[in-house]
Amino acid sequence: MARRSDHSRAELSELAIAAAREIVAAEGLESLTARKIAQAIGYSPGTLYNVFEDLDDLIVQLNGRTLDALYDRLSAVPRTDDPARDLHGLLSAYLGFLNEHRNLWTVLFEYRLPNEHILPDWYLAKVERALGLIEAVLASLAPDLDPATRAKAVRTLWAGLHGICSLSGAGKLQTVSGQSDREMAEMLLDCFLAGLPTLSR
Amino acid sequence: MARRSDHSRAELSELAIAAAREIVAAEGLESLTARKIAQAIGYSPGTLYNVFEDLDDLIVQLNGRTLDALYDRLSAVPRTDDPARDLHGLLSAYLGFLNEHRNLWTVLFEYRLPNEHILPDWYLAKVERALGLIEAVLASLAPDLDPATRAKAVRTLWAGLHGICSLSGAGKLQTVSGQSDREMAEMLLDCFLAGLPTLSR
DNA sequence: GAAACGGATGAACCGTGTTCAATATCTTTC
DNA sequence: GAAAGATATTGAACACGGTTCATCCGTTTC
Repeated sequence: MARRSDHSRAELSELAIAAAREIVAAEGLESLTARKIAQAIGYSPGTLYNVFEDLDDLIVQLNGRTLDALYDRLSAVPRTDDPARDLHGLLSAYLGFLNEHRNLWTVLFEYRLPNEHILPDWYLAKVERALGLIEAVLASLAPDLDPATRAKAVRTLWAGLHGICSLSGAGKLQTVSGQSDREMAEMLLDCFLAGLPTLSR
Repeated sequence: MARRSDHSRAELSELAIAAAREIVAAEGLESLTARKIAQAIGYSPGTLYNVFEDLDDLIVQLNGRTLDALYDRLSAVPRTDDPARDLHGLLSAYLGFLNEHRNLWTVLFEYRLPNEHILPDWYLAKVERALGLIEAVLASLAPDLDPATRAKAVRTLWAGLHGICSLSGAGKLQTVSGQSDREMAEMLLDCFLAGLPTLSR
């Protein structure tokens, strides 16, 4: 076989990523194989390697799309004049996204690339963009916090939240009296916000 | 070949887990294969399947040992009459363990078993034991917090801490002005503790 | 029309977890 | 001591994974 020109390289990339997303959403990362993606888009496995470096590359790109979707979801949260309330709104949206796209979320946060393969800049920029949403709300909540500390606080909160979703989702924390990840996340947010003023000192 | 009786089943299990630990510590989970473990202990791959259900089983048992080591490390932290200080000591010990055993830590927390394979009770008991160390300190810090809330708080804190180590270790958080996981973890701890009193209300 | 180009192919390679019939050694029995 | 029985161990084989690359053929160019 040879050049079919049914699709441009960019179209092929889109097709493959979309197919990968559906496979992951339906069956999880462990079911994602090059052959399955290829079959889903009507090409041979080898073709994927004309478009992507390797499967890791494809997965990172899929994660980029997931990050975009998460950003959109968080962006859509209406803002009020109460920053603390807004943060709870953002948290709720985050947890909603997690519950609706469990498998995609898992790949986004728990897929580790092999040795020292570093995440591309465009990927980290997407992370920054999402963090920026939280940072903005935090800025109006604690306007006198210096920006560097605020940036650190955003990352700390984000990472802490991630830890809750990660451990509880993996069943690695025996639940006491059936507390959910939502309860723990809200506890973290509340405590963190309550303790935030002590950072300025 | 047949029964060699060089080792009892229990000894074989020990040997295999120890070999797995060394492979993981040196090269990470992605280098851990049944054939490599078998070769390291001088048996054939098939023998492993007389002792373990499958590789997942072996990894869970390895994680059990890692949990024990982590518990020992945390237990060894001297206690003072200042609970907040003790918590920082525990945090420091945790981060020390993480840095000395990065690969083992990663497998412990980030290895997800396939579909609905549930963690065995003895494993969850080990988790509880480690959480108990923190809970005890938290109890003396906030004696009037009701026990259920305290248990939730311990899990929240533990999971939050995990999230920081996880994301920063995976390079998924661009560091601002070179803040380390230690800095973020201490920020989380401080904020959380400062906000803890608000939970009682 | 023919020649050059290059995207697409899929068989092949190597490595993975796992299985299982065959086997070699230990244990028991007499 | 020898034969029979039991079983731990083996390693070849299976299915499947990511990845490669010589080959092929649709497209483009002249």
